[in-house]
Amino acid sequence: MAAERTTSRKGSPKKRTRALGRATIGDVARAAGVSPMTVSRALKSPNLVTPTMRARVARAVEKLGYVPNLAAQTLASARSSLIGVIIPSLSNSVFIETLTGIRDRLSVAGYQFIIGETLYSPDLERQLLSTHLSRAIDGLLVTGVDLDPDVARSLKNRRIPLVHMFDMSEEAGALSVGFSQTRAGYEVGRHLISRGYRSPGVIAGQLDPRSLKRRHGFRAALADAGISQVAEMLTPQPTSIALGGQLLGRLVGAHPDCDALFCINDDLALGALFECQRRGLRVPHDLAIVGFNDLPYARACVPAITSVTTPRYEIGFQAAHLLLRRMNGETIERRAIDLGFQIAARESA
Amino acid sequence: MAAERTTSRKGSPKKRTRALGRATIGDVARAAGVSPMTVSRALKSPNLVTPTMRARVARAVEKLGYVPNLAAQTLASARSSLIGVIIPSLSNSVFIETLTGIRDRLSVAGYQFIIGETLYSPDLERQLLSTHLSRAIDGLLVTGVDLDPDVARSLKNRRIPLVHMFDMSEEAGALSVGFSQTRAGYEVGRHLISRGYRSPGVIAGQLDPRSLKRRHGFRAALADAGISQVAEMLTPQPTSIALGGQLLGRLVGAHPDCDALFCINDDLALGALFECQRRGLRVPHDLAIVGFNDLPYARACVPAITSVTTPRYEIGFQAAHLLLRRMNGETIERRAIDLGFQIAARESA
DNA sequence: CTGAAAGCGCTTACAG
DNA sequence: CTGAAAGCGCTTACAG
Repeated sequence: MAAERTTSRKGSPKKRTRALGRATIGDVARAAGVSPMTVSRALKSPNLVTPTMRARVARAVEKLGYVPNLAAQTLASARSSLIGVIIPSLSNSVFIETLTGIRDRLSVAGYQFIIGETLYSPDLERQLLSTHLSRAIDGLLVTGVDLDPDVARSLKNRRIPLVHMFDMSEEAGALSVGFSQTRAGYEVGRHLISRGYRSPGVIAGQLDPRSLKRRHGFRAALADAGISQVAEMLTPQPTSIALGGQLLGRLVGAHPDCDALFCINDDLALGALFECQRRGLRVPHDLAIVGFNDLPYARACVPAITSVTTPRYEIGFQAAHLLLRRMNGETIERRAIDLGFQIAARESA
Repeated sequence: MAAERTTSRKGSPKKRTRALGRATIGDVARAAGVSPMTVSRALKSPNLVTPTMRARVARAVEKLGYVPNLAAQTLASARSSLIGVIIPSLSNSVFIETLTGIRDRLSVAGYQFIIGETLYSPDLERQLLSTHLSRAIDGLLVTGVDLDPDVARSLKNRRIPLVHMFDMSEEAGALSVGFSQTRAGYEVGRHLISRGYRSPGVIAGQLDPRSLKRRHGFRAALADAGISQVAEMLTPQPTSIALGGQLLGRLVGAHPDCDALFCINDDLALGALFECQRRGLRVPHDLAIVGFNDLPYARACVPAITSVTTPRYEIGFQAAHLLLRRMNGETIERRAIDLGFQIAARESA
């Protein structure tokens, strides 16, 4: 009978053969001479099955090239082994490193993830979340702490564990892994003050919540040092190297006395540096430059750019770790994990 | 009865409520006073359903906040609406742009994708493919044309459509979207020759098939011009800006007469440029530099780097498009789509 | 155009 | 430790 059925699969299929040639748990069970449940257990909880059974199942799995159907697993168990990840942009290598951290933690736990790229749009974010929900994600990792209230509610309704990344959540019970963007900006201000700069400026693009917090902290540090006049060139456009050059141009045009520049991220800083080179402005002599994130080129370029080293990989890894713990129902003592940051002082400021 | 059942869902659940509070197609059907099948049709093929029905279903969907369960859909239909994408590395922005192209084409077609990052390891690639298969992907997009034979066979067995990206497949029947890596390398060689350089060198990392083809083409162009001596510094290490600096150092140390350098990608080129600046080598006067891919910083840096513009976004978009056509069973006339490339001649060479 | 029945390939919850 | 039954939430394939 077993053989009968097996050959009929290969030969002319009597029933519809939707999953072409794909072995099912039933096929494995028949080949191993056990029940489907035993196959299921042997695969998921080997210790609940005798070694003999386990071996027979293993042999059958091998022979048939059995690969479990995750859709069936998901439907039956209401667990998808899928984690949703929401990041603003794939083209920002900051988030790519975070993704790598997430993957490294998740993959050993047998989870995969689907990425949603919001492009900094709350609308798109809502939409992406809805897609993620339809895939029955078991957990969610979101960049930032500002989640659409509707979305937050539906996540709560469906009991989907959630961890925020890149910023510290103030909300009671919320889980977050990141660092204080405001304090990071503040330290950049302190750094420039301590180096004797007295007319600092800021250039920023995107103007997402985290960038604005950095700027806020930066201005606070200057204010604490008695400096209230801060040259600024802000735009909601996405940041890029090219934008850095443009903003630098506009800022020094409007504020020729500006002696130091906080660029809200490294792309802007690199673009500003190149533009200085084109204009014959010496860095840091004529203008000091500080970036943010410490991407690889910051230390490589000439002069090397002073920046802020942020724990991007670690944020992803720890956020994934925290999420898994929450999903396992563990009690979590530290709900907001501050991974800190560091000023990398180099030649440019 | 309908109301009865609805309230029992909200109140004390009699049965196990696995999918917490989540409305099913049955709930929608009851609320709309139609059969589940009509709901299914109204959602998937609205034109098969009368406008009246459609409206009733729409209202019920809205009211209940119904989101389809894709696991159930996948299991029942044997179609997952999931596409597997295999790329070597997320930290290479080349592939990020490709991903963006893929997403732009796939999202309008209602498909999502899962990414597998091979880190240039065939073993990892095999493993990732197996994971993708267990998610029942409907199609696959792979970087490169060299697929593990075992994997290729199992894809064929399961009739999973496949499109190669970034290189032209020679295999009969295979679908690919890209450009000729060899010819691109050749044109770089031609460019340097035409500019009068006579002692060109190459630096390369990773040494993946596509890099090696570029190098091969480059050397062919030099050979055609009567130059057979080519200084080379190759390493299997992953490429990076830092590596570019190191390789530059080693190459000019060993071959001080080298007058032009083909860097197998822009990261290497930028690192080489920075290292030249540190060493006081004037680019291009003392050493010309050519990169590959034309990433944003190539045109921004000082001097701007001559590079090769590659259609990365378009490759992703077109590959996804081709895959969808294949999945729809359309007949495909052009199986290998060559999107070409362009030399972006700038200041550095 | 609409619906009742059966099934997709697993796991849950219960027996033994 | 092992298994038979029922069900997860959809869609396929038929009827009408």
